[in-house]
Amino acid sequence: MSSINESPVITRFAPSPTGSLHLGNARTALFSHLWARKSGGKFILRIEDTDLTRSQDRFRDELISDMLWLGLEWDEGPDVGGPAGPYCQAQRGEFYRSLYQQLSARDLAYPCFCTAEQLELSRKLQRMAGKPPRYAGTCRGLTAAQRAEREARGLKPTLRFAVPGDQMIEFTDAVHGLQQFASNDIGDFIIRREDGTPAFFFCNAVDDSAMGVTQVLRGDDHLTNTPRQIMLLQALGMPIPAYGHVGLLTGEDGAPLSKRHGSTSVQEFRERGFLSIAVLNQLFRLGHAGDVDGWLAAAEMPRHFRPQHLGRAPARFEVSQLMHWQKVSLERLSQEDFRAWLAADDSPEFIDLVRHNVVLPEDAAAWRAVVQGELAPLGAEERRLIDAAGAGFFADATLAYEQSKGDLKVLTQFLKERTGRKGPDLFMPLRVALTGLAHGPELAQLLRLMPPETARRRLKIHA
RNA sequence: GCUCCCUUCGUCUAGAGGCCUAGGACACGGCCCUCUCAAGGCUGUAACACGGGUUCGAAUCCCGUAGGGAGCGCCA
Repeated sequence: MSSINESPVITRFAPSPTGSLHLGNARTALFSHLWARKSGGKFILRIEDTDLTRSQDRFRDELISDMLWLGLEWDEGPDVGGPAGPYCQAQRGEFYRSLYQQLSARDLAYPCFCTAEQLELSRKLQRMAGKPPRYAGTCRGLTAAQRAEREARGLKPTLRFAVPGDQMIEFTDAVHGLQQFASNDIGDFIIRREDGTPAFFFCNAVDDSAMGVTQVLRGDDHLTNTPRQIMLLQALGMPIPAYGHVGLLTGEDGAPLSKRHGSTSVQEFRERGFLSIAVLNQLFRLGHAGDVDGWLAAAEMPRHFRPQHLGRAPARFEVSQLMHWQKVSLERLSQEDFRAWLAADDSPEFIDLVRHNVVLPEDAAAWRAVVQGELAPLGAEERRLIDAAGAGFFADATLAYEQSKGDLKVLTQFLKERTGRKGPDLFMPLRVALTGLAHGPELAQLLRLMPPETARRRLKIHA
């Protein structure tokens, strides 16, 4: 399946369990997954649960369940294990400690005793002076005695990486091409927090490397952070993966997708009844151009995925496009699967009748109510059609219904002779009276499924 | 403020100097089909942010401008 000149690519998805999986993350997960599958490589799931206060088990479970729902199975991960485990960062403390030691021993990292308040003040001052708010290097030159003295006072240090000066860091981004950054623009950054937990820049980079990831795919927001991670890996003498930064996904308001957008978590689409294959088809095309235009089955996606066609510009997520893929995906469902998707006890007749007028389960519920429940209040167009037909028409229609025994053909034949109406003038008022709507599935069958009492009442009420 | 990134129809995108009178998909409009809607068929509206270069020739290369975005966090 992999093309001749492409070697196996090892990718990963590394979410932090601090919230729901939203579409943006799901998309990078999808791309990473597809890239690995396309090349015959591996896809790794790693949980970045270093923020003890914000990480929650229920988010991790939800995340895993969302990934599985989307069909993005991983070859290595917290549940299935693998050669580079464990796959939760909270359990990798020992590994991190050995690296901290290595760095500290070679003076490539140093303890910093500055307090959060001091740092904030310093940043503020720099900003006011029109300078980039970088760490001033206050603790970099501390002597062993000074460090000991501070620790004796009970101060808990963070550990900072000593960024080498006067370097150019270059890398070829898989989507942006050649990137260059000056190390002098980068301040010494924290790699271990005061409480001893590892900071993102550090554990994220070091784990990618240690887990054998060859291609990191992530959002654009990490592009300018990449040189830090490269310097870190260089200092440690660890392999440096290739990086690729895809344009962010934005909501319909054009602002980057975030937890604020609310209705963009995978969970919510799932609950509203969207098919995972519909979501997949939509995400496949956001910031990416495959080599086909039409709907794709999940199994086809790796073949049609084109890493060279990952987008640099932000992509906007529009529900109307998801709706389209939902419709197409629904059409592909067998009656059995469709029924399972509805998760209701509908008759096969009802399902066949209503299928093509349903995009979400709530639509089916509406038709269910038309057949066996109460009608929703009439809309403006519906009202107009009823009024145009007039009370006399419905008096005749009521009569016709009694003659017809529920057979629409007989009913309309009778009504046509009696009123002289035909075509839409004849059918539309009937449809609206009977269903409450100016559009919908076959009226004849709708009528057949309807209890006679209901039909009678709905016609009579307008007479 | 500094560094970096981005900019083709309303939206998602194709386009890697001539194949572009800029293609496709979604959405929208029209027509056909049809008792309605959907589906299907045909069809229409609609874009290279702007300004300068380079070139016989630029959506494609270079430089500016404008507008968006990101990073500079003991958040990831």
